[in-house]
Amino acid sequence: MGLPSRPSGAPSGIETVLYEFVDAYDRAYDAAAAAVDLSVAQACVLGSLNSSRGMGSLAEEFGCDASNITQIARRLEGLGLAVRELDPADRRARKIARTAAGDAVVQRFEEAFAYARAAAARLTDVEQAQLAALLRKAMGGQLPQ
Amino acid sequence: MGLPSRPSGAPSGIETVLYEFVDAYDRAYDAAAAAVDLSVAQACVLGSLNSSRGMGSLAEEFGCDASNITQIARRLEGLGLAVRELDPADRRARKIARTAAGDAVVQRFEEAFAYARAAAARLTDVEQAQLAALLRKAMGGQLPQ
DNA sequence: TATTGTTATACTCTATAACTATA
DNA sequence: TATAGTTATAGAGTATAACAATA
Repeated sequence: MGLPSRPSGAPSGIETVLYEFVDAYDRAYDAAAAAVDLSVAQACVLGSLNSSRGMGSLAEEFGCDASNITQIARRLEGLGLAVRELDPADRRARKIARTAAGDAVVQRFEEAFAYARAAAARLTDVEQAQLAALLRKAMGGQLPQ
Repeated sequence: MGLPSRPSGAPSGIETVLYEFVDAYDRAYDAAAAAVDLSVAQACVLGSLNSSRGMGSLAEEFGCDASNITQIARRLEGLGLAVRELDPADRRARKIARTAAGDAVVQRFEEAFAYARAAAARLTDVEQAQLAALLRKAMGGQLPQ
């Protein structure tokens, strides 16, 4: 289990609710990763391999050092969940892709990570749209990609 | 920097927005901890020391093993941000509390962690109340403590 | 010379198991 | 015997620095 993101003080009102939601989301994510015997970092990277990609793009996506991705990729490869292959177009580069076993683990993870799905299910369609609009505005208006 | 909680696939609609918000919140938390030269775990624990507490209650709060708290507490103590003292009432127990230096670091952290504050500031009072109500309902109705 | 990725290293987080001291 | 906390240990995440191979 990982320590959740947690505000130090006890912010009142809306800030407390935002924190509670993030905390619950993160805990559910941790638990889902544990349910498929992966660390959070491994689950994050494995989940991002929807198509074969370079190591550098993963480091950029996660905002971490490339050497970090190297280590996580090696462990995923050791588990048989991903493979690294040379890129014939640029022989400095390597591409990493999920194996069939990796696909299966991701599917199990998705089933285990019920949090966002369950949260949405407690709201009506209209409420979901309201919540999405409010969160987008709170985030500064930028749309998710 | 830590890897954010990230859904593996690309859930559509409300689930994507929920993820984007959690991701942005977590990244901002990581950055604020780094800004005061603490790890996320250290910032979490230090922030929870609003009053002197036993080690066991911290482990329970964070859902982690007690030995984990021992290590983090030792590092916080080494940094001069917290102190552990024997509990005269039960001499097996120790209480940990922030020092004045720890208080100052927490204050700097709060200033650096502007995410929830900024998010709230983008909404009107009515919108904040709507967002809080929707998130509470999405979480299953349990109120934050 | 610049870029992609790896290796070597060190520190932190985390859990398990074994331990000390106290209740 | 049970409880609070620590120590020992091992595996994983993470960054920095140095490196190899290729562009």
